[in-house]
Order: sequence, then C-alpha cells, then structure tokens
Amino acid sequence: MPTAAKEKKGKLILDVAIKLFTSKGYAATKMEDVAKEANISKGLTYFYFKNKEDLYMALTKKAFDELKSIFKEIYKVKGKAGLQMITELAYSYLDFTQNHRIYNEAILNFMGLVKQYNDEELKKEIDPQILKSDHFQKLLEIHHDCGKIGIQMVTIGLRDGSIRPELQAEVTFYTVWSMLIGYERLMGPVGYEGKEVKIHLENWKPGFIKLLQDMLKGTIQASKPQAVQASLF
Amino acid sequence: MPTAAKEKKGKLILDVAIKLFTSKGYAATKMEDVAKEANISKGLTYFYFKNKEDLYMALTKKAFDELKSIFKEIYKVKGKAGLQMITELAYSYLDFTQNHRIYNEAILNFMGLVKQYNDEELKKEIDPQILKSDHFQKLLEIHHDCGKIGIQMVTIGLRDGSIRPELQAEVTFYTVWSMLIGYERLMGPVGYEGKEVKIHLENWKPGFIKLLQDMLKGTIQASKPQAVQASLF
Amino acid sequence: MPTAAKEKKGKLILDVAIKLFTSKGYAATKMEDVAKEANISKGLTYFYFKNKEDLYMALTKKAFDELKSIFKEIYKVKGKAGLQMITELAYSYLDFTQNHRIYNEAILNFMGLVKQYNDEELKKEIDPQILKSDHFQKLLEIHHDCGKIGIQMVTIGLRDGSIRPELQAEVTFYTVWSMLIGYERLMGPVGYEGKEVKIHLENWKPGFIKLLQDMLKGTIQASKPQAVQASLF
Amino acid sequence: MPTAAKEKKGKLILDVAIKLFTSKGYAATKMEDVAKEANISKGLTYFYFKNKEDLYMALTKKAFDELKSIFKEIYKVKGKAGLQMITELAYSYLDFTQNHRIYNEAILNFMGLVKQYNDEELKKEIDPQILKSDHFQKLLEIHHDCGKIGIQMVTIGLRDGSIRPELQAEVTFYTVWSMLIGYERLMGPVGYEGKEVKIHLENWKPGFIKLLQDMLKGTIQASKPQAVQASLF
DNA sequence: AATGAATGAGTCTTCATTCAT
DNA sequence: TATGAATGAAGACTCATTCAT
Repeated sequence: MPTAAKEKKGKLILDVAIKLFTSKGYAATKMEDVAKEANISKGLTYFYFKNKEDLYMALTKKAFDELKSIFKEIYKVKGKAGLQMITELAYSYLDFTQNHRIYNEAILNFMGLVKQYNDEELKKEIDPQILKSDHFQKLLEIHHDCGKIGIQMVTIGLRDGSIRPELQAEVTFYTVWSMLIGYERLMGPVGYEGKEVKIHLENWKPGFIKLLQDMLKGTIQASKPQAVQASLF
Repeated sequence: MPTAAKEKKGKLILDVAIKLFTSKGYAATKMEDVAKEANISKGLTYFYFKNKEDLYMALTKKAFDELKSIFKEIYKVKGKAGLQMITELAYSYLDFTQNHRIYNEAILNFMGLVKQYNDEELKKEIDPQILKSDHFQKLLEIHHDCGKIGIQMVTIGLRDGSIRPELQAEVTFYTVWSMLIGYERLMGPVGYEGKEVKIHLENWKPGFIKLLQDMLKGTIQASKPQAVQASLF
Repeated sequence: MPTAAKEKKGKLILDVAIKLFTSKGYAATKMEDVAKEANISKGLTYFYFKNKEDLYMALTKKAFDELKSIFKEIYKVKGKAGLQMITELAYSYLDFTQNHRIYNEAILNFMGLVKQYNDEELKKEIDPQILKSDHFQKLLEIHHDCGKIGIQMVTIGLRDGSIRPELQAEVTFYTVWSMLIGYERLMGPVGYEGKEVKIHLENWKPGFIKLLQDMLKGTIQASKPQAVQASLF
Repeated sequence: MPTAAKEKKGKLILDVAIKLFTSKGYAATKMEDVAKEANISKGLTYFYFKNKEDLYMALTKKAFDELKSIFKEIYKVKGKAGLQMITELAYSYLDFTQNHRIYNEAILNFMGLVKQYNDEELKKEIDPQILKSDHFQKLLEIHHDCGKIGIQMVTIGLRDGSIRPELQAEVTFYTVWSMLIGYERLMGPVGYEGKEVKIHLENWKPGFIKLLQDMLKGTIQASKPQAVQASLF
C-alpha cells in the first residue's frame, strides 16, 4: 500500500475515533469499537497507532492543527484591525468548540497535561505511554503556535489602536483564550431552562462577544460583530 | 456508632479520594487504594459510596459546596461595590482552582455532564451509575446556586454604578465565570518557560484581573485589586 | 424473650425467606434483603439461623413438614379406598407445588443432595455448611416419612382391591411421586400458548389424574376424581 | 483459524463446563476453573460465551439437543408400535438423566425459567443476562420439539391400538414426561439403604416402566420392555 | 437479643495489547 | 498490511459473615 493509502486509513481510524470519543467518551470507547466502526480488524488499529493513548494524542494533535488553521485563516487576511481579528477568532473558536466537543476536551486535557509535565513532582504520574507518543512530543513543540498567532493579533490591535495601548499582548491574549475555553463548558448549565436563571444560549453569545470587545477596545472601533460574523460565512 | 462518627468516616474516605484522585487521577486510582490509604476495608468504601462514580460525584458535590461558600463569604459582607465583589471572587476563584486542581476538574467535568444531560440524544450515553447517584441528583439541583449569587453581585454592581449599567447581569456573570474557568488550564502552557513566549505566571494574574475589571467597569471605581486581595488573606 | 417469642421471630424470618426465595430465587436473595423485609437487623438473622444454607435447609424442612401433614391429613381419615387416597394426594400435591414453587424446588434440591450424600465420591462436593446444618440432619431422618405413608396408602389400595393386586407398594408409590414431581416443572412449557401444541393447563390436570388412576386401578373403583376434588375444599 | 477449529474450541469449553458443573455444581464452579481445565485463558471463555449464564444456557441447549436426538432416533425407525416407542423413550430418558445429571438439572431449571418467563410478574425477576443469551432465545424456540415428537409417538400408539384410544395425545405425553422427570431426583432417596424401605434401584426401574406401560396400554401389546432395552445398546 | 458497621475473600468481567498466520 | 483468536493483568463490586457495643 502506498503511503497515500496508508495515510488514508490512518485518517479513517482517527475520524472514527473522533466520532466515538465524542459520543461515548474516551474511557467508554473500546479499541474494538473503533476497529468495527472503521471496518478493519482490531489488530490493524495498532499498526497505525501505538496504543489508545497514542490515538488520543493524535486526536489532540488534530484538534490543535485545526485550531491553528483557524487562527492562520483569520490572521493571513491583511487590512483587518486587530480587534476585528480577535472578534473573528472568538466567533470561530466558539463554533469550533461547539461543533467539536471532543476537540475542546482534548485541548483542555492536554493543557492539564502540560501543567503536570512542567511540575517535576506531578510529571511522574503521567502515563508513560503518553510521554512516549510521538504525537504528544509533537504537541509539546507546537502547542504554543496558536498562542503566538493570537499574541500577534493583539499586537496588531495595539498598534492600529483598535485595542487599548496600555494592554500587554501576551497577558491579553491568554486572558481572551481563557474566556473562550470556559464558554463551551458553561453552555451546559446556561442552556438549562432554570426557572430563576433567565439567560439563554441565544442571548449569551452576542453578549459574550460584546464584553470581550469592550474589554479590549481602544479608541478606534472595529467593525460591528454582526458584520464580522456575516463575513465569516 | 453515632451519626457523627458515621459522617466522619464518610468524610475520611472522601478526603482520601480527593488526595488520590488529585495525585494519580480518577482512572488510575483504585477503590482499593482509597481503602488502604484510609485504613479501612475495600468493602466499607462501598458501604459509604455506592460505587466509584458515586464517590466522584460526592467529590464534585464538595467542590461545588466549597465554591458556593466562597461566593457566599464574599457576598455576605455588606457595603462592598459590586465590582469589588466580582474582583474578590476572581481572586478567590483562581486560588481555589489552583489549590484544588481536582475540584476544578470535577466542576469542569460536571458541567460537561450537564450539557449531555440536557441533550436528549447525548443523555443516553451517560453512565447510568452517574444518573443514579444521589450526589449527582443533588448537584443538578444546586449547581445554579453559585451562578445565582454571582448574578446578584453583578446586579449590585449595576445598581451602585461600579459596573456599566448597559450590561445584562446574567450574561455578564457567566462571561466572567468563563474567564475564570479557563485560567487554571491555561496556566499549564503559560507557565512553560518557552523561549519566545515571555508571559509568566507572576505577570498574568494581575493583568488578567485588570482586564476583567476593565471589561465591567462603570463610572464609579471599585477599590484597587491589590487592596482587595490583601484584605482576603 | 420467652421461647415462644423466639420461635415467633424465627418463623418470621423463615416466612420472609420463603417469600423472597420464591420471587427472586435463592442465589439472588441476600441475607440483608431477608433482614430488611423482616424489619430486623442483619446480624439477628444469624442468631436464628447459622448461615444462609442453614436457612434454606430450614425452609426445606418446613416444605417436608407441610408435605407430610398433607400426607397425614389424607391418611388419617378411615374408610377411604387406597386409590382414593392416592387420588386425593395427587390433587393436594399438585396444589402444594403450584402454590409453593419454592417448596417443590427445595424438595427437588434436597433429593439431589441425598443422591450426592449417598455417593461416597460426590459427597465430598457438598458444601460443609449444609452437612453441619441441624435442619439437614433432621431432614435425613425424616425425608422417608412421606414415602412411608404413601406406601401405606398403596398398600391399603392393594388390600381393598382399588389398586391392582399385582403391583408392588414401594415401586408403585415412588412412581406416583415421580409423576407428581415432574408436573410443576412441566407446567412452564405446557402453559405456553404454542401454535402447534394444543394442550392447556386446564386440560392437563384432570387428564393427568385420570392417567394416574388408570395406571393403578384395580377391579373396585375409587370415587370419581371430580367428587374427590370437591371433597377436598 | 478456520471455523471448524473455532467451533472446536467452543465445544471444548462447553465440555469442560459440563464436567465441572456436574462435579462441583454451577455456583461453585468459577469461570477460571473452566479456563484452567481447558488450558486456555480466562478471557477466552468470554470470547466464546458472553458470560457464565450464557455458558449455562449453551449447556442447556446441548441438553435439549441431545434429548431431541434421542427422541428422533427412536421416532425415525418405522414399524414400531407407539407404545413401544414410548417404552424405548422411557428407557433412554432414564439412562440420559442418570448419565447426565447436569443435563437433567439444566432441563429442570430451564422449565422453571419458562414458567417464570410466561408470567408477566415473575419474568422481571429473571436475570437479564439470561434473557439476552442467544442460547436462551434459541431454547425458547426449540423446547417444544421434544414434546412434539413425543406427542407424535403417542398419536401413533393411538392409531395402531397399542395405546388406549380414549386417551388424548398431548395430555398423555406430558404426563409420561412428568414421570420421567421425577425419576432421577427420587433415585436419591430411593437408593438409600433405609431400614424400613425395601425398594432398591434394581427393582424400581422395571417396575416403573411396567406401570408406565400399564397406564397407556391398549388392546394390542407392544413388544416386551426387556427386548426393547436390549435392542437399544 | 439486637444492632449495623466492618471485613475481605471471592469472582465475574473487561479490554488494551499481542502474535501466529 | 491485515486478521482475529488469544492473553492476562487489572479492577470493580458483592455479600455472607463477624463482632464490638
């Protein structure tokens, strides 16, 4: 089988894994389920992925890759104000996490791992299989990429005046990212039709974006969120 | 054995579980480990907790209880501006998640569960043992409590002018919460001594808080964060 | 507590056990279930019965006692032909097994045990707790009692001519008993509304009794089954 | 591995299970014992049988299959009178139950299950694993097969005059089956060398068969039991 | 007599992973 | 590459039984 075909099958397995991990969760998904759904044998999955953790790290890698492509897509278009970029990013990020629950979970999980990895004591408790995974090692190299682009976006905003000049780019971007990460998880409670809590999903998103913008806004305004959103699709 | 003693043993088991889940993770911790560490028999853990998931839900319940007590502690002191309350909350929340990684994880996990629970299709995939857990059912009842207090804080801020009057309390509070949730996880990557990323932990926190305040600020300023923080400890 | 009261509680436990063993089966019934249903503590059941097997043997003993009382009841009335006695016995036995599924099961089980007990090799495999049970030992002594009475009934029939004189009492009685034992179990399949099997429960019983009588009948007839049945209630 | 080999291993496991269930009993036999005795790993037994109950149901299925083959073997030979067939059947059945205690137990157990299964209330108490077992479902379909053949035998007897014409085939056959079912169990008590009960195994069997025949006999006699028995071996 | 917390041996069952083919 | 039978370590959970009170 040529390399192209090999990659195809590897992708197939990964896609199936994404589907199953999303619906049933990592722990509840058996390697056999993955194989069955992909119409291949159980053994073959181990030809393409060293083990289950490795498969999950491959998924995480894909999550970061897709996230990065979102960042790049927004970043590469010239002439946009920095705040507009961040706004677009926010919309895309929220869509990304809503459409790919497992991706956000994988990213969340990976960031937890990085925290452990950077702590000499906690590092020992990390499953050795994760450490050995090529995908994990690759992730360690690339997981700052999104941050770097995001920081660039903020930097542009600082320069073009769409973002308040007194802000620090790194701090600002990671704070924005914090917000975006929390959103998907809070959708569960927020979406619930509680008697006393009147907030609903439809209301939250625009308000959330507006707050994000207000937090950053400089004297020169970015285009209206609605307009931005429209331009994204 | 008097009820007090019975409760004590239940708490002992829970405390041990918190310790082990924190250091080794939920999946890697055996019920037998918990029993051994608590100097009791394996069977007794099942006398106090129906099963492992139930134990985890008890832990989650405790996480929410402690979080709620943080909210209440800040809320009950009269005479503070709303923005000050939110600021204090932010500091306490960040401390809470940093000091109790497992609590934040449990809360994150529970919110993911709530999302599944509210989706007819995804609900089926939830482990029945979770659904049957009394602690889980209790959590469904109380998990809005923190949100309600937080919304009250924002409402106070809207009235006293410390928070911009055009904001909507619910939307605003949940957006604040989003920020707080993401922080702990991003500390992993942020804390890493990357060559190109200059942001460090010491820098991030105050900047993060500052941004949060700027996002909300009305015409009347709350007291300085530093002062607030000092008063908390 | 006076002996009378003690016996009362012991009977209560036994009655509860009968109820639960009947509905859920021996293996699926926990000692705790028994205690709970009897509104006593788990520990107390062990005061009245050495262990679970002992409780089952007590149940078996009661089954044999009740069966024996049925035999005696029929036997003690003078003036009946032997065949009539056997007929009455058949009716009563079938009622007994239908109303007390667990009794028949216990009797069946005990007879299997006796078979094992009489085989030097298989005897070793019997749970020692059974062997140690006073109820089991008692059962070994009395389990022939029903047979003895039954044989007497046949003997009477042989003498009074209601049963064919060429038959041997022991062989005949145990053959009758075989029939009666099988009936309860076959009611499951027979009761099923199969498309091709037309036999129904209502039809089977009288036909069964008729065949039993025909098997034994001598020149002098016993009263009609219907009449006999009527006299029983 | 070819299908033949796969079937072989499944049979091996089943044979081992039959051996162990027979000697130690179902409850006392561990799945690990079965695996060890079959020289395979514990896990492999679960590859061939979903769980322990499923294995027992497979055993029960085999019991019914073997029983059915006995019925068919006798039924297929033309020219025999119906009573002779029943007589042969009785001999074979008694041999079957004596040589395969576990088979009879399984059949007895299954018939109890069918009774529960047909009662809406009791059905709930059946272990779900049993209900899910393919073998159990298959048994529900086939468990009338033996009955059907037996009824045919009686029907033949009614036509050829070897069985009394006034009898009803279904009722008659199931009554015969009742007798046969009880026999194995009663051998325990009967076989015991009681001081007062003189019946012994050697005496019982021919007498039992004789009574069975007398119960059915029409004007035309079937061949002698002894001759029949001889022809069977 | 009575309680019910505590024990711990016992077992079923799962499933990631391997390997002969 | 591909299969799927086979492995076996691992772990959740049960429950009869005991015993301090």
